[in-house]
Amino acid sequence: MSSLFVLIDCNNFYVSCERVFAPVLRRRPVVVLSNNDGCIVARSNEAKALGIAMGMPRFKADPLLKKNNVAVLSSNYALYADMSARVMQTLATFSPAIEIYSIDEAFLEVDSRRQDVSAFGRDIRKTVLQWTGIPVSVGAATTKTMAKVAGHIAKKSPKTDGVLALTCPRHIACALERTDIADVWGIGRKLSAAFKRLGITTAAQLAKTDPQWIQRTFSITVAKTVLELQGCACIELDDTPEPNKSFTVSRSFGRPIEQKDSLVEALSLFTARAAEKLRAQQQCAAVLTAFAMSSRFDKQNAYYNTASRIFDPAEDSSRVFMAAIAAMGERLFRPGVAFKKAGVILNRLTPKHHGRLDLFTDPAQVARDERLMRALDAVNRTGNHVFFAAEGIDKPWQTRFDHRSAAYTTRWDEIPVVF
DNA sequence: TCTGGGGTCCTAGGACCC
DNA sequence: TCTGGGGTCCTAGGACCC
Repeated sequence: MSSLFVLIDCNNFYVSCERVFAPVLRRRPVVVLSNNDGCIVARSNEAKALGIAMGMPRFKADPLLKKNNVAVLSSNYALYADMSARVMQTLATFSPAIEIYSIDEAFLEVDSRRQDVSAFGRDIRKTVLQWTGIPVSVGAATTKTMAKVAGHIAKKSPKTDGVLALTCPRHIACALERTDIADVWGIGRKLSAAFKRLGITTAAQLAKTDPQWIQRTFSITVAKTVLELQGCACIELDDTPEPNKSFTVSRSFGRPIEQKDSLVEALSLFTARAAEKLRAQQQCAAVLTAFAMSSRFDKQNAYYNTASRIFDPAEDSSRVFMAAIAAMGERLFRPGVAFKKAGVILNRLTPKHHGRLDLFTDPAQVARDERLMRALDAVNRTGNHVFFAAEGIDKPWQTRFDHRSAAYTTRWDEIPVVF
């Protein structure tokens, strides 16, 4: 069967989530901030029109935000994750072949002999809006990269009404012509600059290059992008994702910390969160890495350091990781450094095998740990957080969220009330 | 004063081995 | 000039994505 890829992309996703539960925001420009209220990570169309850039630091955008009475919100990931699940469940009713590509994007794969792909796209768009309140754009084509091109145009061009199927050669050529090379999926900042130096500035020009030459000059990844633009599908639908190869938990601090205890507490909390993710996927980790750093914008006082611990056999117990992270925190700490960010990474992951033991570990201790971790995870799933004392109580370094909306969909006490 | 977080893949180069 | 050649494994760094 030859197939067609359909990309569904939520418009201004975080802003749209907020607007579902706060309709007054629909008539105002809106932005959503990153963790720590640091950067702008989502903008309504009105905010985009004001010239507010993606990733712009909040303090630099402040004059524009104030002048135009822009609604400013901290990010509310519990809300976005829940809304994302609703959108994905809706999309799954349209095709069993679905790849959830990110929090706000999914690919469907359908038979290319299907009648009227555009009508199919319009149906998806209408249904998702009805069932979830989230507006989406839909792009369809014979490769994923071309579906992204189509989706990009569908989002930007009012003529398309949010849906574009690129199936006829004339339309494909036209779409490639009007797509800047920097907007091609897989071509980022460095590559688009390199191509522009070579005089290649549009997707149409990139599609005319020789994939073998591209592979020699750049990489196999870029060569695949070219083939995909030429209509040759190289990137399959990934509807059965592999388990993670690493888990990271890192945060910028609400204010710099200079106390060793605070650094160790923060690292302990990150370790507990990372270990939860690990166990949720039934994996064990052989390497725990921690890092701590000063502000990356203060070049005069730059400090960055990492420490690693190997676990043999691989481990999944928070208790064991926590014991290790305390010593690693000690090593990372330097008196006089203003720490602005830290994190932990679990690496070299393997599936958990029950009952396989090392000669030197005490089976009774392992069994006790197992029971403790199961109980801990069960309790924390309900939202009541039980934690290790090492994670600290005061948390002077805690991430700031000064403009957070309520957890409308995930907490009973924050469900919106309609009068 | 104030600048996010979490992933994956590819490649080059070093270490090591026969 | 040139100092053997070639395979494999691992890691760090860089690129990309959202």
